[in-house]
Amino acid sequence: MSDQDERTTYDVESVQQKWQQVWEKLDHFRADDDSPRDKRYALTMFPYPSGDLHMGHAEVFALHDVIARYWWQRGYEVLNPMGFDSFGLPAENAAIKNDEHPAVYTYGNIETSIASCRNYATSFDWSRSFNTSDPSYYKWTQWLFLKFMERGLAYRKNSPVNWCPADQTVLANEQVVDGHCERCGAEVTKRELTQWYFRITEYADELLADLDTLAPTWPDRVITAQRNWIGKSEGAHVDFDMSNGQRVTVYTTRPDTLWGATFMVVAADSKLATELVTPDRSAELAAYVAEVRKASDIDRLATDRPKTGVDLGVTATNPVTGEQLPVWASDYVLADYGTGAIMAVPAHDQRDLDFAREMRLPVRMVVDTGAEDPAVSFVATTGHGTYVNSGPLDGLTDKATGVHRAIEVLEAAQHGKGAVNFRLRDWLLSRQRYWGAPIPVIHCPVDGEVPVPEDQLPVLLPELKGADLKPKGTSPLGAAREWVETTCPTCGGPAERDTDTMDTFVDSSWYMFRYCSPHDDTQAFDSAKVNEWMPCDIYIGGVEHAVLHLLYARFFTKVLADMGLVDFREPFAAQLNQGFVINHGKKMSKSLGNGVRLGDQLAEFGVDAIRLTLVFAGPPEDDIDWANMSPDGSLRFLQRAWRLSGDVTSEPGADVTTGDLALRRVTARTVHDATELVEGYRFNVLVARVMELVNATRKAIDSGCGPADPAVREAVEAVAILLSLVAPYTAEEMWERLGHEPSVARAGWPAVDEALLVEESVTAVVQVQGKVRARLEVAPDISEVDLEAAALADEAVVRALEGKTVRKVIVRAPKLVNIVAG
RNA sequence: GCCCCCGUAUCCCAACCGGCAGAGGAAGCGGUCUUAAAAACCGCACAGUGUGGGUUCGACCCCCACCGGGGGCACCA
Repeated sequence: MSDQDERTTYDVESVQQKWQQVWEKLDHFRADDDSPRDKRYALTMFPYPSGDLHMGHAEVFALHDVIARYWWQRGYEVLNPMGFDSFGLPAENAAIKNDEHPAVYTYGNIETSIASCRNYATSFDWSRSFNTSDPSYYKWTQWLFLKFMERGLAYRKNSPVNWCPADQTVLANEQVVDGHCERCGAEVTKRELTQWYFRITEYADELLADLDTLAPTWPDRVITAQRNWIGKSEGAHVDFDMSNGQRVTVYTTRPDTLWGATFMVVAADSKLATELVTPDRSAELAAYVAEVRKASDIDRLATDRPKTGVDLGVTATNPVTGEQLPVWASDYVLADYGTGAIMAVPAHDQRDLDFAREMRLPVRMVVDTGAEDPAVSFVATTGHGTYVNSGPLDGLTDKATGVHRAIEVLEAAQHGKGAVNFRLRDWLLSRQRYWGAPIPVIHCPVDGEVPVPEDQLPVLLPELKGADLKPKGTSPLGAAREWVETTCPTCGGPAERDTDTMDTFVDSSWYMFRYCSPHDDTQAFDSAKVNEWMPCDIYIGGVEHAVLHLLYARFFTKVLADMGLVDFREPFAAQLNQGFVINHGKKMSKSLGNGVRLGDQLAEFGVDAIRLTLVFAGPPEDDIDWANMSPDGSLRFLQRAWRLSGDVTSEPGADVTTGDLALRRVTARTVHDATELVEGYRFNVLVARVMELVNATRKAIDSGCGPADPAVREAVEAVAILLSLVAPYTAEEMWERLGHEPSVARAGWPAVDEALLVEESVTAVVQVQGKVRARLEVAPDISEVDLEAAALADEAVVRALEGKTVRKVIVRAPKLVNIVAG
């Protein structure tokens, strides 16, 4: 390297090497539980260790680090942990392929990822790291399961469930996307199985209501997605007496249209259908159900599919009209929503109308909306209108009143009542796979489902590998006979262990608590410490977890609060979603061959330049198209900033009050604004402002106050500290060249002299008819009267007003005067 | 089909409570330096804010409609 190069650039690779070693020794990001400082908890969704870090990790870690490092600089004690969500299918599939244990793949990848994180200069506190597949962690996952079981929140039931034929395991509703497996994309089918569930529906109301408290600090789309998913609706339960003596309750959001009900439909695959069907129709029903079961969810989801069904042979009495209604079974009614049965009002529900047409059932309009009669138009009407043929509702014109009145009628007749219903279902948590936390339950022929006693936790996974793990539709754990066969903790007789493992979303539903006391082997977490650190002040992650993980973690927190273990009911006070890193307008993928390898980018431009590029690209939530980015430009800027530190000739601690005022103003303004820019997640603007400061400082050195002015030192030190949030290596190198001890990361936020923020004069714009006619330099505290007088006295303004009458003068001191004339 | 977010210069993006459309970067063009090039430094351009209405003294910003892009929900009674 020539002398000239040394003045203009630094060597990225050697600088990275150098500081990694220094930081290792400093250990300056370790969170102290007993610190007297105010505490902050910065959390990023922990990754699944699938190989090495990629561009997506690089982005989220860079964004996350800005906040964590900012908090340190502002004087907070910061908990900034990282670990790995290390149970899950990819490790298991790799193990099958390579005939090895999933731990080999998992822990190898974890090591690689940690090394990459260190190189990437993340400020994580590795002393708190753990992996969900460690027995010391999943012991407590199992313990929590037992606590849920004690509280009646974990239970087993037989039910049709989502089944992924490729992964050979059941899936939660949340893991089925458009009828496909969220993970592998295979078409999901239904199976009747006995599975474990968490009773998340018990918390549906609270999960929904508390979204309002999160709305100011959570992204809109997450709030909306959760609201939709929980799917609260209000209506009524209506009881129908059947011709066979049974009473069947339906759920409806339109009890006001009960007078227009002309038939009833029950879910074909429900128990209710088989109970109701008359003997002469039962064969037909069975055949129909068999056909329905064969159809995949994909087919079921097609809304334009012709309606099908079977007449069950029974009739139901309409509680308000006394009419006898035929009862049908169909697959357009879902067994697990509402009561699995509906009253059909074809005039005012398109689905019912389609079914009525198909089956030639009567259509009776009871709300006259002014539109054509649905019986003729075949278009159901759902809007407001005048009630007709509806007994006590006749003549009403408002839907809400109609609904209210109908519920009163039903309640008086003891044939129904107002009801709310949720779309949210219970969380199916059993999985027929190996690499997860075993469900800590023993099945005894005498005592039934017996929880494993707490002192026998963890229930360790049996050692299986390679071919033993091949999916065969039942849990691989079943093959480990010596593990399965055990004794009943209650009666001591022979019994078998549950062979399913837990959904990995269980593992990730409580890891943020564990970080507060990560190595405590006496409890899942230390409540006092958790209450000290939590809720997390910021949670950063991908919007793909808007419902899944975030809903589950919220549910867990509420249960833990009810158990008295934590004193808050929401785990994440604020949330930020980062966008994707894409390339040439498309998501990066192997099949498209448009992937950008993080390792290559880091090697070419260095860690700081890549971090800077990702942070500067735009608002954090926006996708970043790597093809539009210029890491090269980022590197040039960093070198430019670094060069400033070599130009400073004043000594550390020089008296800045004598420094160049203009530059001092820019510095003060930049540092002052940086605070709200970071706190508003406007990191891209922050970077732009630092660039501005660098430009101003360059100019001051070359053609202004010169390198010896203390204001230059003040400016460059501010640049180093602000850059420490984004480009830790460059900032550290600058700090050292400025004559300071490491680390700049803990240097503290630059002091701002408030007096410097007050401008000595501002430019006021004078408009005539909205057109700018003059600019006046005025005092910032000029009065409206004085400003107006000055404006009207201005030569250019006078000229513009010639021959016109001033009609109105709007004054917004000190920035603007608008004169309306004509 | 219903709901939410976003459309600013060639590109990525700023613009405070409704008050001069431009902070920053990329690409481009020109200059200084250089034998030359790169780097560095200096400078120059480039849009009237997707479209059409409305409110206002004044609209990128608020309201309505439409177009385009992204996302959520969707046979949930």
